[in-house]
Amino acid sequence: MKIVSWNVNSLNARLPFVLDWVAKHEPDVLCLQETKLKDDDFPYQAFKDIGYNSVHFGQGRWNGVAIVSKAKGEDVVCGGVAEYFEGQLEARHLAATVEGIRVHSVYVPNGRSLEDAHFDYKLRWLGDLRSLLEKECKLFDQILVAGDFNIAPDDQDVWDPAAYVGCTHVSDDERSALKSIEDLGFVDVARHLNPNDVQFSWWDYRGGAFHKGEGLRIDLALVSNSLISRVVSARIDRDARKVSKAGKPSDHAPLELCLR
DNA sequence: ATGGTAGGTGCCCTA
Repeated sequence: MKIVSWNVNSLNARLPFVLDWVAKHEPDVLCLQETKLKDDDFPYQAFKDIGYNSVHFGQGRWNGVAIVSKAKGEDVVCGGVAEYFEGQLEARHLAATVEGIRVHSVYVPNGRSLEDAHFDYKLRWLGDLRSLLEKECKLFDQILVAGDFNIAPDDQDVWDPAAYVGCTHVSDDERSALKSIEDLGFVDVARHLNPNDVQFSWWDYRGGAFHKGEGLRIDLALVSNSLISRVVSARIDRDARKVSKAGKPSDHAPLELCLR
């Protein structure tokens, strides 16, 4: 079984690219972030045509999360996490049960800067995610939380830690909030399976960052302790960050998990 | 040399 998480940075702009990738890699489950679509605009039929069911939670313009899967997603829950910033809806969380696995697709707020109100929102959002997962742990055994966390868990997940001093994505507060979620009984599976690897998942579009290796590992898959024994591999598909004949890439690459 | 790119929406915002 293959489960993938991918921030596509607009599914509208990326659809041919994503469909091409899905046809080649045939994931069983695909968690998407930053679809930037309203629910009515989600390309349900395009995925149906290649054998996939979709559930989506979006508002249009920004954010938007989906779970696309060969088997139908059930017990769908949208939100359940702090979904409002100053009264404005932000669609950043969606859960569904697929083949007995409770799957959460998450798009954690960026935070902008440590002084910005969006940074407080980011921490509040992570606290609410923790509360939600604490409840989910009582209801489900095999849980996967995959998405763009906008947090580099450790300095080895940053191309140049010195360049990020005082920045979001690496602060103690964010890393502690992530650790607090892991303490519920979750494992950062890519780091767990590849303890010494440097596998970034995001590179800024600007300044040729991808080609210079200037990336971060901020796309994560957390799995519950009962699911970790099923995961045999975790890798980032760097090739999907390159321009291809299917089109231009997202600034994030997909994280691929293989389960037995 | 203190920049740049990409994608939304609509002549700026977000990442």
